[in-house]
Amino acid sequence: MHQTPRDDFCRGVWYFIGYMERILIGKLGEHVGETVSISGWVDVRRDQGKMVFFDFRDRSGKVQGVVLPASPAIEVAKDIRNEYAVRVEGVVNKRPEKNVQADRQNGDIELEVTAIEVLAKAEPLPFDMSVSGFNLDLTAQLDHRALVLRHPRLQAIFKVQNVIIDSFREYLKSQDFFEFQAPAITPAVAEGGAEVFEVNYFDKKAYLSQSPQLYKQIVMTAFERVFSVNKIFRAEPSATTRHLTEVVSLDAELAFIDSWKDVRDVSEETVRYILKEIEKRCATELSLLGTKLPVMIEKTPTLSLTEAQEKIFAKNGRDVRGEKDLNPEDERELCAIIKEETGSDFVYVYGYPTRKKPFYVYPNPENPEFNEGMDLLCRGVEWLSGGRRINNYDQLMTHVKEWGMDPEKISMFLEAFKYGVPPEGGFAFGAERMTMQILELKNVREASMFPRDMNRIDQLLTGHPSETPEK
RNA sequence: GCGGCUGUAGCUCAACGGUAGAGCACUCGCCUGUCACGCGAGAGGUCGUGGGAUCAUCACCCAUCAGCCGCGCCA
Repeated sequence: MHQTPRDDFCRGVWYFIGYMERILIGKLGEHVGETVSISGWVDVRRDQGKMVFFDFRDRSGKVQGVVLPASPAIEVAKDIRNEYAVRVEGVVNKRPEKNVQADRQNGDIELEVTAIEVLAKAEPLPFDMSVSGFNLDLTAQLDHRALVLRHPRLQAIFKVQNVIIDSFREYLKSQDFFEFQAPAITPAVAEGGAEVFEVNYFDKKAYLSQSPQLYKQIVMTAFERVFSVNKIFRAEPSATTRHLTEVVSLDAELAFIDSWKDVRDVSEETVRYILKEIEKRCATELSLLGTKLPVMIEKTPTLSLTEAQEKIFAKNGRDVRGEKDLNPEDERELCAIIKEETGSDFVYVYGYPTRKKPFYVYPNPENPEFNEGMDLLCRGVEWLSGGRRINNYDQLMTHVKEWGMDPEKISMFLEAFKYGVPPEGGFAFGAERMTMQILELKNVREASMFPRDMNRIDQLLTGHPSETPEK
């Protein structure tokens, strides 16, 4: 263990029972019969009168500690409350057969406590933090985010999110993609559509980036295969369970493709890898949250928008043929049909009306009314979108004009395409929405550690009584 | 932005036109095998805010603020 001044200090105050190296609670099973030292929090105290039980918690898990009447620590134990930070010494014992809790971590052992040092006291908790008693309004959760993050349920959500982001990176790096950082402050609106936040930029106006799209394409023209993990910002006046104003966007773009299907394949394998890693690394978290991962079969079904609409019509006669997009009901129905037909929870839909999508999306040469943009749907919701982009400079300029854009404002982007850009495409998805949908959470804000939405920047705008200035 | 619902103890909720209760948390007492420990006692609320109707309301009406959900828009 790395020796720090703090460790020396502890050794000084700890001499009366002897300083020992900290063992993580998750590893205690390997130390049965030994005297060990752990550090962590008091998850819960159960005072039996003469003897006191604790659940201690650290980043690796929980263990029961028992303080027997004869223990030198019994007096301290009586005064300790939930969430005290403590250092505890004791002997790791096998539990008697009748006391084994087979279904929980360390259920076969317990720590017979011989000493407790209080590292920090804690105020009484403002709500029930116990695993099963935890039932807090999302609003209250967000008001108490600093504390709630200690709860296993919350930690499970963000561990899964970590794995999503990590494995997005890992997979693309394994495919020789180059990671870059896109700027958050941008000079103009990239795509139109979504509302943007304006910032005062010295004596000029600038905007918070709502997508790294154009930068991603610029960097691709130099590095061929690129990705970024970036914050993006949307000023949508939407107060729903799916909207945040600040989002982690996972973006990728690749050159030298033959068709949009190459983009589909890379995105499919990326999602497949992410799911596989979650399954491998988050078994505990998934079971705690009570969710099952969606099924991705060998080859994810892929339909054109028209085919999807035909399928919906054929299934129940609801005619959405000719609509410009699938509405949420269509998406749910299509996913249900595909699940029934193939067992796949995923389905790609491609070929949207060209005019409905941004200027850079590649129109199908055989039918320019429709483009080579695609969405990946899962469990009735859009997870990812992308497709082939226009790489020909003249075609791009035509679209810029048709879409009513000012070429001056994206001149840096256009310059890249003036000098030999091969066929290319890319895709993007939001880390919070993917987390929400994988874990079947009811509200995106559960999937964002410090969510920003229309009404909230932490506690500042909540109108919480204690935060509201007196008039 | 539109529509619906909600606002009562620290948290989750209940009740009632005659000024409020429970569970958990908190304090005290009891308990040597608990594991959301248990048992007993106690403390804790000008019922979001402002008006109005009423002999009287937390309850009814109006306004306002805040929140949640759905739709729209979006990803």
